[in-house]
Amino acid sequence: MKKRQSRSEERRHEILMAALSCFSEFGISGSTIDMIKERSGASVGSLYHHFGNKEKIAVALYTEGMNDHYARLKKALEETQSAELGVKSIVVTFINWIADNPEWARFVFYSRSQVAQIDKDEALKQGNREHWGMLKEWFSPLVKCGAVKQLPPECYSSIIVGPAQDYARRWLSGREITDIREYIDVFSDAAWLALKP
Amino acid sequence: MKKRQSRSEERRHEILMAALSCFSEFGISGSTIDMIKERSGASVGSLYHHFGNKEKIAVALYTEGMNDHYARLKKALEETQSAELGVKSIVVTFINWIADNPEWARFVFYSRSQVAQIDKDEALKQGNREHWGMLKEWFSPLVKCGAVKQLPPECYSSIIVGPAQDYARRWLSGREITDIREYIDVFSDAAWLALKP
Amino acid sequence: MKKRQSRSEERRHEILMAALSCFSEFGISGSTIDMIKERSGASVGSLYHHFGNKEKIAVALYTEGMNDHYARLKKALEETQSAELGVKSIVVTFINWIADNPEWARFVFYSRSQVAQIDKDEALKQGNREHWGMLKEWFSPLVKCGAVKQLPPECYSSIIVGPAQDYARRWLSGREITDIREYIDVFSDAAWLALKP
Amino acid sequence: MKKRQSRSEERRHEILMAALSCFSEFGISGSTIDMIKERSGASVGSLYHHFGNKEKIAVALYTEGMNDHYARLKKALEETQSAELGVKSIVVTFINWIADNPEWARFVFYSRSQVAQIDKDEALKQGNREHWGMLKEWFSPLVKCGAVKQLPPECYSSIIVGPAQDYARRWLSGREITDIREYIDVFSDAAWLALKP
DNA sequence: GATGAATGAGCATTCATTCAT
DNA sequence: CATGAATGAATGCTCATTCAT
Repeated sequence: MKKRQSRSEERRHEILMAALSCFSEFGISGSTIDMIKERSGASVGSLYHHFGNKEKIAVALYTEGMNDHYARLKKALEETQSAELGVKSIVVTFINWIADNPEWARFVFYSRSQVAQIDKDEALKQGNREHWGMLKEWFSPLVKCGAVKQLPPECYSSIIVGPAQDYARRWLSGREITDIREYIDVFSDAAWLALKP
Repeated sequence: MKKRQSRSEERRHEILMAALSCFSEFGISGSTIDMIKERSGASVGSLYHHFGNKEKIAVALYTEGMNDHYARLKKALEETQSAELGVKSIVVTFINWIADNPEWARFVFYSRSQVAQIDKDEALKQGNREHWGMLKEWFSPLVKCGAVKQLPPECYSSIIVGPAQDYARRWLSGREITDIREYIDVFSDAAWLALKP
Repeated sequence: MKKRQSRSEERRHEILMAALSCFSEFGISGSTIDMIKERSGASVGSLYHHFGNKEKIAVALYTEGMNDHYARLKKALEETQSAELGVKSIVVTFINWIADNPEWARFVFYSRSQVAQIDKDEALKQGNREHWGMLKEWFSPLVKCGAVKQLPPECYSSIIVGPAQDYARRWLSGREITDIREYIDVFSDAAWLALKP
Repeated sequence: MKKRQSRSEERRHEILMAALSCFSEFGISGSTIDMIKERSGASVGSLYHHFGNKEKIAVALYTEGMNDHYARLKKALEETQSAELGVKSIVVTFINWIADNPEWARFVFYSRSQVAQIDKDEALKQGNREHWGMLKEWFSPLVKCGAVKQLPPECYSSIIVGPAQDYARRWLSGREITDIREYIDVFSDAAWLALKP
């Protein structure tokens, strides 16, 4: 019984990984079903049986990737009280996730807009909302009590992860060679300097 | 005499603008020659007569867009001496360019990697090198004399424009509605706070 | 079981025959995929599924046609001992093949150079080599023992089939109306007269 | 006055030679106006001014090439009386013309059918008729008086030039390397052996 | 005569998706 | 569940030809 299930699960996972590798390398529209078929070893029919169409593979991939990141972040923040450590923790978690999942990160960075267009008001936004809700919940008390500089709410995330994200994009595309992890302190310091009261 | 020239130039420009509007809206691979044809009023043959193929239109567009931004930045920095004003000036110029040329900015943000892949070691890198050379020339004396915090060189640009870029991406994609110009101070202050000694 | 196979084989064959008819009538570059599609009843996608591209259809066709001719010739020569009968047999086989497969012959005559250019050092040359090897094996003993006039080796085939081929080209293109089979004796006699010691 | 004329004539000739080089290398339909433009140094408009369209360039080229060959042959036959020398002379002239004008020969061999299709009942056939008429006039008395073997009239030319033509095709396409002139005797002897009474 | 920008029908090819086996 | 042949709309691009300057 378990075997049957796992066979199917295996297939699904193989396809997902193959798709990630393609999407990360060529983007969604630059990847063809045939390429995913080739890299996964599954048949065309199997791809469609499991996911319905190419876009849905992308959405599944995106969701899974973001959920992982969200989960890491949630865990990190739950263990943190001080504003400084919290802000830095966001940067650190962000950078570590990227370094641990470069293909996923490349996919998320470069294909976000397409996935968003596909998903139009569905699961994606849901996850997103939860994520931002969680962040807000963590942040607003600190802002109120003056532990973090008061700024327009929609600017915080940009200031915190913007620098690391900019470097990550360059690094993931090969334009920078130094591993982003070497700059964890640089970018988390920068974030905190910009936000400390 | 001028007329002959300008007829041809006009066409070229019409095509370029039509392509920009398409690329900005649908990305390079999402835009079809037919769409550009329709929006420009030129014939297919004319498109190919002037640019050779779709990719070359993208490269021409990218180059022109970046050159404009580079030129603005150069001018801004030439008029600035103090480190603080200089750093803030970079952010301000960046934000103003984006707000003045949202289509161009969207295109540059979302299609950079594709254009880079097309252009492989050509004109693009050339312009890029000049740009970074100019920035370095402006920056290094300030770092040396302690007017700006000492950091790994490849991190400066990320720290300076990263936050604004992150917000710009969201704004340009419609996920944020507040005009980025309203946050010019927020982002330029953040940049300076992170870099001041 | 057989049905599945044959469905696919059938399609392949239909396409091949349709392509032959087109290529023979308009040449390779003069035939469009659409024409082949129309004549074969297959869809565009099916054409590409089975052959990859137009050129490969041509190569497949050429190979098949030549193999048939080679096979006939081999069989004919195996049944022959005398030099005279052998030489004449080559001409006879050549003419009969042409008359039995006029479309194939027209295609082979008129598109050989293009197919050769496509196939560049592949399967084609292989078949060719085998063919000439077989002919040589059959011929050289006869030359050595004086049963056939001694000539530069690369001239034999021209002398044997040249006349028939020249007539065949005219006949196949409609410039001659008398069926080439009526001249079987004329051309096989001519070949032998030119080669007998 | 002469200069003006010759400028124009020069252009015409440059175009013709460029077209010959293209047609000989890629065939008529494989050659584009742009290629001819490039090789000739003329502008597109100039090409059309002088020839009207691509096909007419081909016809002009074909006619000129054949006329040269016809003229040579006529001259050669006029100087010959004996049947044997005449037959051999045809082969010799044929081979020499090919060796002297390989591009022209390649063009004539490979593009004859296309040119014929273009020219439909025009100049081409006219020249052809004259040519065959001349040959007939020279030949029929010899056949009648028994100096040449009696054969179906439409077979003579095939028997005479067929072998040389077959070798020439292979040589011109690079499949044979030995210069065809080295086999002048082989092929003219073969022709005579096949035709002597 | 010369030039080259403009035109648009035509073409090969790709690719997501369906569906019978 | 798996397979892969079949489908056909969509797309980038070519190229002969025209014509205003």
